[in-house]
Amino acid sequence: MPPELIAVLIAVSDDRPMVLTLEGGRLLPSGPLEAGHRSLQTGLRLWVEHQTGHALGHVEQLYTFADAPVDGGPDERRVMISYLALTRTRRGERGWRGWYDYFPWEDQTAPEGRALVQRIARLLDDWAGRAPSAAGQEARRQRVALTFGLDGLGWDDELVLQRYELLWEAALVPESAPPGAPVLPGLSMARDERRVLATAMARLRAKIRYRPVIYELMPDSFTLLHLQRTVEAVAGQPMHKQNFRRLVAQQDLIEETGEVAPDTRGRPARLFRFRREVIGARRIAGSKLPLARPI
Amino acid sequence: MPPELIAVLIAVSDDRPMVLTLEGGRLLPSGPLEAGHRSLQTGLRLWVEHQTGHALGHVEQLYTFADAPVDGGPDERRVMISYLALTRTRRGERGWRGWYDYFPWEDQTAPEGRALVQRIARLLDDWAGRAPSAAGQEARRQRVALTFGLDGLGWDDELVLQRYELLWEAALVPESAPPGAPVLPGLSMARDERRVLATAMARLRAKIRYRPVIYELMPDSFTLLHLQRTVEAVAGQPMHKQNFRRLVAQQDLIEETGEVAPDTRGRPARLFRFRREVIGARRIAGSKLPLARPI
DNA sequence: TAGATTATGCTCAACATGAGCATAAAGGTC
DNA sequence: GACCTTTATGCTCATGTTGAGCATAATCTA
Repeated sequence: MPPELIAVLIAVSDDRPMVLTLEGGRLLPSGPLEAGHRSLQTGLRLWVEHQTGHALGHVEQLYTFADAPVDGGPDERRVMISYLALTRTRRGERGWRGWYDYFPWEDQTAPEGRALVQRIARLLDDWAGRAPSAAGQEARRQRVALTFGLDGLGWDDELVLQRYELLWEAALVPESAPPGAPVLPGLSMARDERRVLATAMARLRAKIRYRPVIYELMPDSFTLLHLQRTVEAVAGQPMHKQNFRRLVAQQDLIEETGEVAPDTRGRPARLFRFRREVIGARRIAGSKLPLARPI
Repeated sequence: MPPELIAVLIAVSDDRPMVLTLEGGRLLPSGPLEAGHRSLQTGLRLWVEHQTGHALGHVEQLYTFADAPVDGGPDERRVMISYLALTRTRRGERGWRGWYDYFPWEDQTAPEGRALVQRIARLLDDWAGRAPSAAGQEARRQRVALTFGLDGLGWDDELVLQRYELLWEAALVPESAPPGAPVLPGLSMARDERRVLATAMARLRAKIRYRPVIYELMPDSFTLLHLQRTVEAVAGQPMHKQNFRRLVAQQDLIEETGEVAPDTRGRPARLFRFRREVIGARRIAGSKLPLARPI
């Protein structure tokens, strides 16, 4: 069985991060590596274009997963090589789902997300209490506090995968819960694919801090508030408006188009565009966004 | 053909970063994923222990590579899932090689390394001049300057892979040079494995900036200068001594053992140990080392 | 006793970051 | 038209971080 190539296609539409899915949201685009594929990435591009009609822009490899072996099962294992791809949504395309539909607790800009974390904290505290030893309980509590930013530790938006794995272990998601047991809100996916999505979210949240990838998700021209809302949507965290502008300005990665946004409510906002020419012409770092890492 | 698991084992010995190799330095430990392996990582551990007798400590996945397909060749492709493993050398173990034997230009703490970069700069300028169009020449020059930190741009120690790939394209390494053509100093490896090593070096250099992985490479107790030399060896860059100590101190990741180093030359240095208990007990970030990213 | 060598404490300027005050420019309401 | 709401934009201030270097301490060797 050849390794499978699997893609997490991300776009942001109406300030909501979206992921491209198949089969009613249960699957991600994927297909086996074939002999004719020039490279892993070209194989991935071919499969995604074939299955969704969507061409890929910025693509990067995420992680390679293997299924657990099955006793008495086939000798061969399913190996998945996963990729993150950034793009823009196009009108009328089907299959896009909000990524917070799968991970509602990851949206800390919304009051519902924050309330859900409070509820999760209580459930996980119960789970910690069910550890066999006192030391085990303490270790679990510490891990919960760290992963969900409790006890004043501060929410770390990059711990998407760690949070999902913790909820999996605590049997609070359908993938691991016993049949009929109560589970948290949030869509699940087939096989291990929700884990792949979590990996992609974590990687993207980490990456926007030090590479200008956010502009892969923006239209040609945009206002600073639109840019901020996009970053906030991806990071799942609100930001300080004036400081956001200050940092974006000093990066010198965007320039004014000279026009102002048409449909605005308050004072009209100037439109900006990304200076494509700085890619490559510039030190690769230098796009740090005002997303403070928590203490 | 099942995917292959391949390991880059790193240790630091006498302030030199070392990599564990087989076959006279031409190969890295590796073996195919088998049906009995519980996971990719356990498969890797089994292969490495079988081939080298060395048990693995901290392990993380690096990247998955695929061979280019061969026209008329077999239908199946070699897929390599690579891992970075950190450990300590043990007396009398064979097969350890200095990683700067493979990448002499990556050691910017040594005058030879800096001189080599000067020479490479000239060779790559020639190569840039051989681009077909004027725009192509300019693009090549810009890429060379950025990758090797010329024109006052500053050396970025994390661009190990980009530098190797540039030298590969310019046919300055044996892997790509025509037979008999002059090539740069530095050992090469079989197949694509020097690229895997470059990927590991880049990842480790990036990682020591924000995770306390450097302590995986240290003995139980060490002086601050020893720690600094280890970081410098890995990063290939010298550091400011007082500032290094200030940062390490404020991380609060190490504590005094109460003893002083026995074999010292000047004023005796206090010995420190890593506070293992902070792993997990602490925000996962917070080990930033005084390795400034260049401008 | 005078270097040589390494350890260690401390200061200073420049810059980055988090928070918030103040003002500007639009539309809508009375 | 006066006034409110809304968003945009400029600016300040305290605090923290970083890069550089001065100064002193504690050991050994010539």
